[in-house]
Amino acid sequence: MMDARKFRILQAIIDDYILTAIPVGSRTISKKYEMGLSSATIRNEMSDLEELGYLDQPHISAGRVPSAKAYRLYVDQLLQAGKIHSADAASIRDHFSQRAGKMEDVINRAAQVLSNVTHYTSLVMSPRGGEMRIRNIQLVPVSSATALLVIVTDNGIVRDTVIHVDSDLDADALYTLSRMLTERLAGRTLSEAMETLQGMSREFAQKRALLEGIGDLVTDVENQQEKGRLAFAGPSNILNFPEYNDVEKARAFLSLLETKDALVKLLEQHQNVAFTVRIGPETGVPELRECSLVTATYSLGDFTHGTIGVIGPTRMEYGRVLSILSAMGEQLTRLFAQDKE
Amino acid sequence: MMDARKFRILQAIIDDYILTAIPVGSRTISKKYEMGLSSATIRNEMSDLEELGYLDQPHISAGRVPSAKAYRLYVDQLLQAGKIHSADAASIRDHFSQRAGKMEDVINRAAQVLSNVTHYTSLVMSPRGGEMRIRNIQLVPVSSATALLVIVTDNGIVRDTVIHVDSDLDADALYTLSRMLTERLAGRTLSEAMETLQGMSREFAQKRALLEGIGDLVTDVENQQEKGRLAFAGPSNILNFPEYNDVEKARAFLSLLETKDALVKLLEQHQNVAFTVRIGPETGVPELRECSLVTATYSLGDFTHGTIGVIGPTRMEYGRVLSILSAMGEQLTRLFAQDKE
DNA sequence: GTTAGCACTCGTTTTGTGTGAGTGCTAACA
DNA sequence: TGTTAGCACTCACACAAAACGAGTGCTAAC
Repeated sequence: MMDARKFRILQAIIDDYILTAIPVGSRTISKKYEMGLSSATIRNEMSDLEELGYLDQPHISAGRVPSAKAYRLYVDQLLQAGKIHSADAASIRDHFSQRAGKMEDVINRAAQVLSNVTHYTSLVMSPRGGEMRIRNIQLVPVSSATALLVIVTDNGIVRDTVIHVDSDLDADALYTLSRMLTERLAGRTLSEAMETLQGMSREFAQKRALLEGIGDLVTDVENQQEKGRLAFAGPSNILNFPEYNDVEKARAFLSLLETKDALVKLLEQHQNVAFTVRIGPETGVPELRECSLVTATYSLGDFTHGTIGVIGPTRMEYGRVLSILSAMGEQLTRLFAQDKE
Repeated sequence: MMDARKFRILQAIIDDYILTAIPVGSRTISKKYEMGLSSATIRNEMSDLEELGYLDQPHISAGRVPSAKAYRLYVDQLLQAGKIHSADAASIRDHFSQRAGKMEDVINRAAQVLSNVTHYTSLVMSPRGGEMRIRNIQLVPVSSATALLVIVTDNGIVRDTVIHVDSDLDADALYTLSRMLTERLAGRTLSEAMETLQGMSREFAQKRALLEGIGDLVTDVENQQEKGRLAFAGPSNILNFPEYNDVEKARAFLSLLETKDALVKLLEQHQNVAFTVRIGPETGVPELRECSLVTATYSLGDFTHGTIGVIGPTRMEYGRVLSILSAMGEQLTRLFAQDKE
């Protein structure tokens, strides 16, 4: 079975592999990491570790490489040891001083900072809108047939889209309508608002089309077209790692990012846990077989959570990434809290 | 000197190289392209063409590769022969049926379509705001200290940002203020608006801070932070081309895209010509030494122009790209025109 | 249980050798 | 004078063989 010494050796192997990306041999461990053991002993232990499924051997005359199972152990240990000290918190705070506002801007900026600090590819997902409470709704005339619908939530978050309106509505009419909408919908969650809107469209038959249009839109905002909720930054960072020296792999990875769908799905899973580490095959996405995805959440009100994450090679600096994500999550949570009067 | 036959041969070489990306030899030309000439003759001509600077030889026992000068000739011929028939116009219209609205959405969507159709990396740049005329300005309350400033131009384009406001302004006050602003600024260009705003901030001393804030913002919108004006799509398309099989090159290219700055500069040059083709070194950007940048413009009102473009390897399908860009430019121009009542 | 020693494995690097596409040149031909 | 056939020559590339060496597993001694 797995004793303390084996574990120490495994850890050394993982550390070294994370650093160098080349299979690590028994000699390396016994020399670079002072174990007080000869390479032969290490060799025996490594043989055991391989049998236990923690190490893989690319070929018989090469060193060993940590398996997904090994990283899993490593990360679990990291997580439970609570080694996630927000060391980089300060640096993140420096780079990320912003106030809430347009959700899109916030997540883009956050992704930017995250990829700059980690040097990996970063992902930031805004929360579903469903739980947010409406503070204010306003229609701004654009052309004779369109208006900009602005929805402000009580987190100080703004979302807007251009919609069709009846052409007989001038600026003042729209403003009156906006006031009425705000009056009736303020304080409700978006989900509740939709029901109310349906009721209203019965009440005010003549404005039915418009109200239903708005209703549809609120739905849209609620399940905001998934793709729009995801921001990423630093896609080309993955090319810094030798495991992506193969252009085919790189292309697959980048295409995956560009499409977004798969990532959105991944980030939507496990939204209720503070940290998630999915290693290689654990992601369930073939293109990410050699990647790890580390995520954390931030909160925005009591029930609404967003996700931030980092994608990199399986030999990721998990410790550092986890602490950075933790700091960033706190930062985002604070950002949204401060704006909630 | 360059006679008609040499030109035909050069054209054949370019066509072949664009297709295959492998250096083309004399035999290929005499067989695949029916010239009625033997390979030996072609060889002589090719030798001349090389001396004239139109062909390069990667090494002595390989075929020839067109030089930047050759592409230049090829493209010039293409342009003056007016071969840019909007063949793909229909297909673009299908993929790109949208109405004006948020500028950001429009350019993103356009970039998406452009990269889908061409299979190259696409660039779409929105025009500077300076020449656009204001139709409507509105402030929407967000939190007690912030508001969303929405500016609608007479092209039906919406731009908005969150700004600070005095905390003693409630929704109605903001609306009143909005009406006043609209009344005074409607019909003016953004540049003119700024002057008016300065005047106003003298007139209404108590609102000075806010008005100046808005003024600053209009400036911002005017020279909208350059980066925000550029959208691109399909960055990983470049990896489809064998000349970017080298990961280092690919990384340099992608980083360049992510940073945006250099591209913005490139697209800002020559905004007054319908088409631009910059081949390899002509771009002046070292990372694009092996790329060509083809651009076209679209117009938005009489004096305001935006740029769309495509980046690919120097052996680009210039003809096809030019005609697609032309179609797309028309499409965008029409889009903005239709919304201008 | 640990370690030195050693034979063995096998990917990587180096070296060597064809192979063939393509060239330039010359000489004959129309 | 322009075109073409023929031929020697070049050189990247593909492939095989050989040398290398990092790393292993096993055995025997401590």
